[in-house]
Amino acid sequence: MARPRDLARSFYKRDSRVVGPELLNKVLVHGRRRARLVEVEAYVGGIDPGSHAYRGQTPRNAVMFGPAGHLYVYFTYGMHWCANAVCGELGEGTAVLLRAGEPLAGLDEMHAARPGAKGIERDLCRGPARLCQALGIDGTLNGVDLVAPGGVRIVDDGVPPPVGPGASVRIGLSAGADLPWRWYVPDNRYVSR
DNA sequence: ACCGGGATGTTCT
DNA sequence: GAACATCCCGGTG
Repeated sequence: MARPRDLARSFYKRDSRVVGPELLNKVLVHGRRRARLVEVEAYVGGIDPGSHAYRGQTPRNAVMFGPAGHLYVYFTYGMHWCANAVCGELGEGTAVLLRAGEPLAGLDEMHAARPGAKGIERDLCRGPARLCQALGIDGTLNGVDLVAPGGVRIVDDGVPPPVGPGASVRIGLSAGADLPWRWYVPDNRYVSR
């Protein structure tokens, strides 16, 4: 089984389109709450018109251009938070959006944080903003080290990524809508839409 | 089941 | 002023 340290190396100096599918079946951890990642999307600096990093660094996306293995959290539609794992080299601006997860632990806290799910486990983490709401991830966690103990982490509990991940275009974009950089665990009921 | 629209405010043109 | 890496609710079939 890989240790957290090995996971940190896997983000570093590697493209989000490579790291993305490898993050499937890894576990997102915040306090007692844990969710297995079943759906992700890659965003790439410079070449990707769908990425926040496409037009260069701004105050909002600064974390994307920082060191790999950190959490980029952004606010959208006036009410939702979404979270990414930063990859690649310093200054590159490439990251993996965490789109959905299967709840594993701390379900009581997730339900309390997500009244909109109406007690339905399937709806706790199915969608990028739902996942953040369920895990208690918001702007105060923007930039945190994903491998340091105590905060938000992504850990490997020994379940390998799917050998043949599902793939599709990304969801909810206008620019870059044709790029097939979404991956998911096939036939998993916690994948969105 | 599917579809349409409202919420809500930050970011960038 | 428009767009936005979304979600929720209420309508209809």
